[in-house]
Amino acid sequence: MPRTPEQFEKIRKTKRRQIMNAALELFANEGYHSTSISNIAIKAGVSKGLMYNYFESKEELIKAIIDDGLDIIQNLFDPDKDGSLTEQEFDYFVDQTFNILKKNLNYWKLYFSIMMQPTVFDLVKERYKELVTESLKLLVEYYIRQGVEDPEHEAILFGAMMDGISMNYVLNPELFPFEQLKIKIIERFSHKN
Amino acid sequence: MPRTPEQFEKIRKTKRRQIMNAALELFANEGYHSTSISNIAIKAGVSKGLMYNYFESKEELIKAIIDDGLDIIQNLFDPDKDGSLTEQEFDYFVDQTFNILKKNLNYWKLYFSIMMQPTVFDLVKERYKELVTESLKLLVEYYIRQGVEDPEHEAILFGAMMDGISMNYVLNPELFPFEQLKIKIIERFSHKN
Amino acid sequence: MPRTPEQFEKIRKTKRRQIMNAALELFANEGYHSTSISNIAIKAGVSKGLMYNYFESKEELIKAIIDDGLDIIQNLFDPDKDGSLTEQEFDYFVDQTFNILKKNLNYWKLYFSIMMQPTVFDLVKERYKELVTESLKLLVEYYIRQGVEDPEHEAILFGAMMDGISMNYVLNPELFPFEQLKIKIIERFSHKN
Amino acid sequence: MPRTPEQFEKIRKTKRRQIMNAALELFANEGYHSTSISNIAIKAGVSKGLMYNYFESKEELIKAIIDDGLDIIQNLFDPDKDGSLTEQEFDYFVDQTFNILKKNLNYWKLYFSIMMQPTVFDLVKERYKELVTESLKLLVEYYIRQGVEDPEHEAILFGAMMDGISMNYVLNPELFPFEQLKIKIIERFSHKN
DNA sequence: CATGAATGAGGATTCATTCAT
DNA sequence: AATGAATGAATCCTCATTCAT
Repeated sequence: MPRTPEQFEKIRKTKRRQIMNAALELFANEGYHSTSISNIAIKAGVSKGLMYNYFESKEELIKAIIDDGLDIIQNLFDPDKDGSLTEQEFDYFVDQTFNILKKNLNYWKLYFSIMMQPTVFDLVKERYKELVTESLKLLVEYYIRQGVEDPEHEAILFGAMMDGISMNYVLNPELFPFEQLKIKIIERFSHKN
Repeated sequence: MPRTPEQFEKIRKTKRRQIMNAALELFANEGYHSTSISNIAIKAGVSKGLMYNYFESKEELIKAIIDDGLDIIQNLFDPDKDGSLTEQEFDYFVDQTFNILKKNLNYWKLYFSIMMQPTVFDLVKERYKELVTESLKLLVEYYIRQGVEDPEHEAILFGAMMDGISMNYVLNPELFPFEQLKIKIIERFSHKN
Repeated sequence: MPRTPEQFEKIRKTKRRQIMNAALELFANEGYHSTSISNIAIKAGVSKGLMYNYFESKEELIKAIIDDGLDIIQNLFDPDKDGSLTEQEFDYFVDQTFNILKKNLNYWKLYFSIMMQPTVFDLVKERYKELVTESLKLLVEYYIRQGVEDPEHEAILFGAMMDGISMNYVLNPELFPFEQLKIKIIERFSHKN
Repeated sequence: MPRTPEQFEKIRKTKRRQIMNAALELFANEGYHSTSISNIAIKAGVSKGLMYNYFESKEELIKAIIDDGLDIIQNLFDPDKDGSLTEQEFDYFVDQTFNILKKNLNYWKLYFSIMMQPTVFDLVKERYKELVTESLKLLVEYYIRQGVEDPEHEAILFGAMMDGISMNYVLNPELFPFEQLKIKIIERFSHKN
């Protein structure tokens, strides 16, 4: 009995995911350049040739992985998609950032390593800039509503704070005092009235 | 007549610097793995072979560059080497960090890209950990003297703040509101009495 | 449809042999160090890269070749594997040594050149020592059974005789009076009763 | 006071010897190809550049070393230069071979490694052939005088014997039962009347 | 859809030799 | 006579990508 087109589609999706997961694990822990297509194929349990059936090149593969992750970040902000952050949503945002960091450690390792590698960063630059702009806008508006004096800079500072936290967590996840820092950050950056 | 040992010494020093500068420029802007020894040699105006007269390998080269930079960071903390930070020194430290970021942009680009690349980070891991431990200790003591409630976490938070700032500056130096953020940081993290 | 595992297996075996043959020819006649992987690839009619699909390194390649040859030698001694040499087997051994020398001239050229090159010899030292010990034991026992007075030294002397003969033959195969020397050696070293 | 031409000449000779000794040591123990000019220079305590003042190339250097050694071998045969070997001289020859092996172990290591490496052997081939021919002639004549039935082959056999002994000694000098083998060889190959 | 053999361009490294001083 | 910096050709090896089956 031949498979239906839907079944084929499902198989393709699963295998694609398999490859991306294997690649993420290796890219994150060995680095993009130090990871060979060959090793990804082995880890994903497929043949080298098949890889190219799913991704046109190594570059396309990492792009797909990064894009996936950026989708997650994007959903972090402005959860109800109404274009504005409430006080509750601010707390939720910080909280979620920390949760997502914990849950997708490998992705964030990769994310930071990508950000800092010029030749690789170029691959996702556009999407990244868009995302940053969008988030900053949301934050600035939030700080304006909270009556913060210097909302643009406050937003940048908060962004840097979250980046710094994330980076340090990624570098040393076991020893990182997550909960305590979360409280401190909300205290110091939410500007609740 | 052969050159004197002093002449040789001088030649070696100059050329070594030349190579390291070329390498830093390329490593920072193209990434470690994407930079070939060949390109470094061309940029430094020497032959490929000569590189190996000065550095045993590409790895040794980047190690030398990173070590150089870590020396600079190390001097940033505790400028008078008395093992403790004063309130003035805290301000000075923030100020200096920003100055050094501006002056050695390429180095910091490299620094961050190194930190996030597992295979490369391993090369400087030891030295890095030492430095972080040392700095944290100094900050914790400072916060204790200032009567901060939770000095360890405060120190970590401040460290993350500076990392986040530095990273964002490095990624986008032209648009970064340096001076304004400096003030905000000192306000919020110096805990002056 | 992909090839079956059996087809792949067959391709690998054939090509591996092809490469080893080309390498043996060149190693034997040009020397290990003077033979480049590139030349081996050309002679074997494959690409340089493929070499490394079959052998991890130049060292592994020569090891594989030498090991192959040592297998042949090993079978020379004690042909019926009963752990002892008879008078007939002694003659057979001498005879076979000469035949094998003739048939695998290239291998023996390589064998001797390897033996005498410290850095290369190290690659096969262990296996070689094992083989020598084993052969000497067999010969000593043989001489004991023949009632030779000083069996250990007689065995060593005979071993040296065969080495010397082999080496001279390899250096100058055309002019070497094989048959006559064979008779002389059996006469003088078999100690038949 | 400037040095006399004789003094200069003497200095040159000494330094040349120094270089040759260093090179021999390294060639013998590391192999010709694995020894770099640079290492020879260090071991000899001279600069790399100066090496080329004494030897035109690495090839010329090894040629000089080998030639030196061949001189020694040449003197071994026919000690009184009268073109014939006496019974005493035969014994003396065997004895001397063994002594020289012991005294110049490094040279013989090199000698054998050279013999078996085609590209290196070519450098001394001519001289070597001459020497072999000469020695064989002397031995053949000796065996004729001793009334040996098949003098040519006997000479070749004896030559091979000495080569085999020498090779084995060189490979494993500590464990080699020199004295005992010497006696056996003289017994079996001198054909004393 | 699936396999892994095969390619070839590119990269790190070595080293005999030359050369300015 | 002496030094060691400098060169560049050659070498081993890696790996993304292609292709026959």
